Amino acid sequence: MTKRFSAQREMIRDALTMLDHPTAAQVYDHIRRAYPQISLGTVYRNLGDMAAGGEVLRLSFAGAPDRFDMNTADHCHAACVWCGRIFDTDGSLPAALLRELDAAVEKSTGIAVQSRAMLFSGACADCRPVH
Amino acid sequence: MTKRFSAQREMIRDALTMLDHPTAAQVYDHIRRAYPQISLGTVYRNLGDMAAGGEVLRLSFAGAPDRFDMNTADHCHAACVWCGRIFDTDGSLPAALLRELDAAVEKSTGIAVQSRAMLFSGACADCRPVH
DNA sequence: TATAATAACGATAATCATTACTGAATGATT
DNA sequence: AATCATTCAGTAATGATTATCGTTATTATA
Repeated sequence: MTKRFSAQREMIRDALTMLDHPTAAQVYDHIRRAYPQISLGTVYRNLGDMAAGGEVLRLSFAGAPDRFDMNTADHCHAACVWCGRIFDTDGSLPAALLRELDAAVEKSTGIAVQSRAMLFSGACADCRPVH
Repeated sequence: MTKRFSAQREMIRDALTMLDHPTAAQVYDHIRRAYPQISLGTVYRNLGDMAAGGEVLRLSFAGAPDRFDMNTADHCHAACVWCGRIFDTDGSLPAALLRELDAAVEKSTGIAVQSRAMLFSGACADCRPVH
């Protein structure tokens, strides 16, 4: 499996660095400005393949379109309920805390935790003074 | 927001106690056996209203239909990747741990956590020996 | 380099979960 | 009983995502 290249996939990688946790539609809109003939299907297919291959993370939020994250490190997300921005927990979540959590979950449910999806919601620093 | 009654809604409440974290479609199928003229729209409308009123919890999972939980207490969920069953963490997640988590998230992202959605995945006790 | 094989593209149709709309039926209120 | 609101069943509409398909681009091979 050689490393695959296509101009469109490069544009998608580019969009992911420019945009912050974008949806497929946002990636599509971004690329369209410079390359109008891009297809939304192409964006979805590439993002899906990249997610399957571990090159990007696919994030699912309740009642909202999926978002994509080029940061593939193990981290959580926090969404601002006011401005909608999504923040990464940049690795500073103490691993010991997560291990404790996993242990508590296993004790309570019997599930030997392999992975977790955690989304925190609240007001971000910018929105807090305003609201 | 008074608690509403209708024969159909009662059937839905009933289905929620019989089934384990069912989807709207599963509730629909269950009711249909005894009451074939039930409408899927009625199931969705009632579940949505009940969730909005806090009578049930609506759970969103990545790439899967929403599920509904009559347990409205603050708790998390753990899914078995093998059998697909979903388990509640029955309140035994130490509150102190969650508070610690919230603090770590706020330190890392600036979000003052108001709520969290956490899903843990792994092998349940029944499936672990088999796989 | 020419060409065959393979993979990706753009366009569009199909799918799936969910919501919105409709006129009929049911239930509550004067 | 007459009105007025609520809920129903049925169905159409929506929005996100995936699948299909004929064409084009990229890679491998002669």
